Amino acid sequence: MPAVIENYWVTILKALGHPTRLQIVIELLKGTKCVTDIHDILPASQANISQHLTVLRNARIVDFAQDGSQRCYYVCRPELVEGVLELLRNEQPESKAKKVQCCLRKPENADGHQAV
Amino acid sequence: MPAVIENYWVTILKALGHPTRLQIVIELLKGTKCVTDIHDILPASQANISQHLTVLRNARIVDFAQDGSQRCYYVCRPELVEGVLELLRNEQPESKAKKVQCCLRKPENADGHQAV
DNA sequence: TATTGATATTAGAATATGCGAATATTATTT
DNA sequence: AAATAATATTCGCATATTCTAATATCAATA
Repeated sequence: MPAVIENYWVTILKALGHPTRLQIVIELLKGTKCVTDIHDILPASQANISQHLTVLRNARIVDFAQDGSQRCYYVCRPELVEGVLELLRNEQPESKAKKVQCCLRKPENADGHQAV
Repeated sequence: MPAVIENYWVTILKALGHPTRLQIVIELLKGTKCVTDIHDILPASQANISQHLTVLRNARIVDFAQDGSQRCYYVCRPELVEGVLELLRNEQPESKAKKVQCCLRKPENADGHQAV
């Protein structure tokens, strides 16, 4: 299994890496909400929330269902987002650094390190 | 369980949300490496890799053990990082959008939506 | 101690991101 | 067809990120 990075991984992580967007996603996990609902909950302007929803949508984290003039947004990858949040909740901010021994690179052995 | 966002969650997600940094972390998961090792593997300058390692260290994702003039970096929250990668690997870029019904906000019922 | 190897830091330019204000769009209602 | 509600888009500016080039630091060695 090669450690290939898919571009959309970074897009997803970047999209989640903003306080307002993470909050939006957390709120949407509780239930589908339209833009006004989110606006009522979070301290951001309607335009700004709309902008963040666009980012989340481009990352395919959320999608919406049109309902008249409303757009009901929801998390379309709940397993992913819930999973990430679960992992974060299990982490302590100051978790003990797991001490690890050093790598193999040595001056007298130029091939000691793991080159490609 | 309130949906409180811890600031460091965003810091962690933001740190992982960069292609070079995600690659660094993936390589470190395979084994501890010094900066030169990473430099040999990834297409970035030494200075740049050092800068990214600083970001990852500030997010408490990696740490290092000093070994003479070398710094052997390693992922100090392997469960978290492996978990996130696992979740990402399980996602298809074009996964079917789970269709969800709309929220409750209706014109004739101003309290229908879930306000704070 | 001068040199070399390994890594970090700084400065500065290019680019990207975030956000408010204003405006546009679309659907519903009167 | 206006008026209104819900949402999106655009513009412009402030700020943040990212990267390169140059330089500094620090440890090991000749």
